[in-house]
Amino acid sequence: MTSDDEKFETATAQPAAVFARLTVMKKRSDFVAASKARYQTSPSLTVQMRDRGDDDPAVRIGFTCSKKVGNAVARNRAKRRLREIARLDLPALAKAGHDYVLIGKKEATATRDFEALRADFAKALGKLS
RNA sequence: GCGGAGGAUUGGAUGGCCGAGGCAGGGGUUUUCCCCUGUCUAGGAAAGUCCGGACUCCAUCAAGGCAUGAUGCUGGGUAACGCCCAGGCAGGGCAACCUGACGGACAGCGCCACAGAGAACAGACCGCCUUCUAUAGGAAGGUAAGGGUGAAACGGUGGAGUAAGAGCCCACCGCGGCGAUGGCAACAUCGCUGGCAUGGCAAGCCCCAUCAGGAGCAAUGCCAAAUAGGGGCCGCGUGUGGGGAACCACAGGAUCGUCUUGAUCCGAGCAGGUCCGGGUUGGCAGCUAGAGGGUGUUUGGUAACAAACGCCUUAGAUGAAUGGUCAUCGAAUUGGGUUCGCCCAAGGAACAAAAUCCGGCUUAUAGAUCCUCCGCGUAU
RNA sequence: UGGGGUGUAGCCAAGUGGUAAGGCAACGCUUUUUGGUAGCGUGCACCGUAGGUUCGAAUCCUACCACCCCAG
Repeated sequence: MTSDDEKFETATAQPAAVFARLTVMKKRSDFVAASKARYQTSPSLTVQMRDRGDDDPAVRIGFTCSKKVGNAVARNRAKRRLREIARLDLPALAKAGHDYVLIGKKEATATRDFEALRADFAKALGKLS
């Protein structure tokens, strides 16, 4: 994403506190870097946060659900719920220029009450910042 | 009514709010990108990856042999199959029905531990019988009915026969051969005949018949960036022998399991010319309408299936969309009550998610519905 | 997604139809004042699971399960 696009984004739709739209991380190297940064565990998920240290203010988000979470159905369901809480809450809570990785947990991520899942996420972010 | 057998269908419902991906159209001045509208968006197994194909690439190919692998009763269906249908045979079940790697052991080789006398061209431990010596736990011969061992002991049962016995002989059964009848065939039935000569294992090697080139969509083709200094082709040239040379002969290598024959090509080295590209990163194509699927009718066929016509339907992602959440209704199940009709409360839906596509197989699966059939009980 | 491989005691492993070797570790005993070393001994396996072939299966066949490796 270029700097021209950033100006365009902020000028049009989003509120001032929320910079760019969320971009999704796809490279393995980004996930490896995030795994070495700070992390916070809660009953239903784990959040990793890394300050990229470059000038780009964009927030990037990634999701991890390994085979430990369960079979393909369980992994997909856990990943969708993580995506949903990130879509709802991250624009308001995230810090610019950081990468976030949400990691699903066996059983808990797929079955926990939705509001409780959001609360877990907000609490974890609060501890990290 | 109780218990069972076979087959088919289905695989939670409705609504509100908020989203994701593909395609089409429109808009933001163009591209990346963003917005709006419309439309489509998981399975019966999408799974395991066990078979069969389509498709793509590799190989300069042709013929034959060998090897390797797979299949294995018969006939049919299919693009093909290890799948399906029908039939035969064998086994199980009172039955409906189910199950079966179900060719060959006179082509050859191998194995059959322990036990037992003997484990495969039979043989003789105990026993039985005869003779001899002369009374012993003796010797020679006959015998294979009986005993014991073993998973298995060289046809079974009965009779005749004998010194004792034996398919030595006879009857029935089993086995082998030949013929007749029925059947496309597997095979069945009947008749004649042989003489017991032929133990088991082929999911041991093998023989017979049939089939198979190899790799796989992360195949493969293309574009862009970046990097390293490799390879191919052309040209000059060509190992050994003969020759002045052209050339001939021989030897070597390559042609994707291997050998033979044929055919074709190659060669040590180099001042050169020209082209390609390994590893890495990203993008596009392949990419979804196909031996498609479903359904209805007609025709052929016992059936699988085939043909014709009509209608309906037809996901294309790539850190990977097909959803999240809330409300109402709700099946199983559990507890309580019951006038056996049901009522109240709790509870809140199995397995499992496309990754090039298709035909099968196998495995997982809460429950619900329907059809046909069998046995037992009761009534008529 | 496709291709290939491996499962034997707590660990490493041999065994290719006939009673499942060996080493490390564990436990016990001896030697030593004690520990270590050394020596002697003991136990530990339904051979990944389930069927089948065979008189007999870790071994042969079939189906499942788990784990590992490879690729543009």
